[in-house]
Amino acid sequence: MMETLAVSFTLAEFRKATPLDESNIWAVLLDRNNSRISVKRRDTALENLEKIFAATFGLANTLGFRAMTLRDLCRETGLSMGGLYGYIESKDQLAAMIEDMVRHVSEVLPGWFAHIPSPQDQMECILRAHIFLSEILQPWLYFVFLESRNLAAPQRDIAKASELSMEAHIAALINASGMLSSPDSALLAAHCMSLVQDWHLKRWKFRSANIDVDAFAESVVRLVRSRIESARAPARQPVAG
Amino acid sequence: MMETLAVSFTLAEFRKATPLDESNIWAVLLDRNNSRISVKRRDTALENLEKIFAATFGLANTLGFRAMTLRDLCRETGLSMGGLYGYIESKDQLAAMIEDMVRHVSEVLPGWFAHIPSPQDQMECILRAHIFLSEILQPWLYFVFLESRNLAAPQRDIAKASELSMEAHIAALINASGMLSSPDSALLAAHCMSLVQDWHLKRWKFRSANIDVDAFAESVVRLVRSRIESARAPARQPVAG
DNA sequence: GTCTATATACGGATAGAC
DNA sequence: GTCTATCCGTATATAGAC
Repeated sequence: MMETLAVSFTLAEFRKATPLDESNIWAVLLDRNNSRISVKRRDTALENLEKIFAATFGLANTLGFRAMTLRDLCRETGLSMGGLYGYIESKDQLAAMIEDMVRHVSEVLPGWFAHIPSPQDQMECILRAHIFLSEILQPWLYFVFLESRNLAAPQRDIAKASELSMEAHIAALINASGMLSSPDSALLAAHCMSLVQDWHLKRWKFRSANIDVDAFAESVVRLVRSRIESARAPARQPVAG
Repeated sequence: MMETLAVSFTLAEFRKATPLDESNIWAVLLDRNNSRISVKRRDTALENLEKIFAATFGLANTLGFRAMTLRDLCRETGLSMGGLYGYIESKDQLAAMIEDMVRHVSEVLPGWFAHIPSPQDQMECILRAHIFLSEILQPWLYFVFLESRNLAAPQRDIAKASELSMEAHIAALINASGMLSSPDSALLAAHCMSLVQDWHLKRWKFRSANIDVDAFAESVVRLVRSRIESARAPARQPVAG
């Protein structure tokens, strides 16, 4: 589906091509967890899932997930304790459902751009797509980034493996571009992860500075590109102090 | 004290010049909080403070601060509940002591390099120093980054203001270098914050990849420098897909 | 499908002994 | 300066009514 996008695309263009957005994510969530959810009426289930997860993101953001209580969640959603347990198996499994969704997203993303021949173009598309996805699904990625370390060991490891996998993919694309090689490309790939994650981590900052996601993505891509192209020409020496 | 450093310095060189390190930080901590600490024998106090804060970092790292209980802390330190309360006033104040220390550090850091005439050199020194400080005081910065959002509103605001202050300082230095101006320099300054914070946030990753802090700092500085210098020459156009 | 009521356990903080 | 014992509130999870 991403075949229709130009190499340099905006959030609005990405939205038309992405199979995952704010509205259909609840259906995806329900389908990935239907064995655990006892509520059978689909429309009711979708509505309450949205309430539960939106409230979870809000509460986890201000209190942290472990400090958030299921009573807080009942108050915010309007459900009772008993009603809530029709949708989740336990508090831990609520977090696991979020982790599972984010892992699913990061597994499918790189494949969307596998058809692009130039490694550097492909890398830039992945960076942009990651930033735009983290705009669309911000609460999900933010939650996993900040809360996964507090969950059980298997879930921590999954989050780490997910990051390493995308980073290795980017490093391979940088290597394939022929501009940088082994230690430099690995470090630059790590910097790329940090730069794209900054959008969902520090959204408060960019909002209050009136920086939109298109400008942010363009700035990240230009920064990374200038590092790759500096390998072409000798760098200016800094003035000695 | 930083006057003896060359513009491009290593961790080992920075260690000789910095007034704050792993061993004297306990005395600084005690002095900044002596009104609240009832234990009067200084050597006993220093020893137990180190135990308490080291255990807090370890527990907060795996459980999160709010999920960590004071009973966990007693188990790890060997102190009893009563004994612990000779050093802290409450669980919340334990977190506040950590926040206070980190804020203090970020307030003094920029002044260490105010004597450097070239804005670009000064900025590179600040980036390096921030990375090296986050190597030396990693648990402190990591704690504040990940836990401050879950604490009371005043402490959240202090952490945000601290970040914005350093970011504005970097943006001003980039502007003063004359290479980039307003929207681009603000974005690049934000990227700088993200890049330097990556060292304490993802230490597990760099350790397992055998990347040391000197190589990391050098890579960050080169990345930022190449972006600034790309403003000098026209950039290569990417291949259209 | 959702509610109220409750079982059971553990949290932070303090009092008072030594 | 540190300990043990305890107060009081609140947490997750479930049972059973409607």
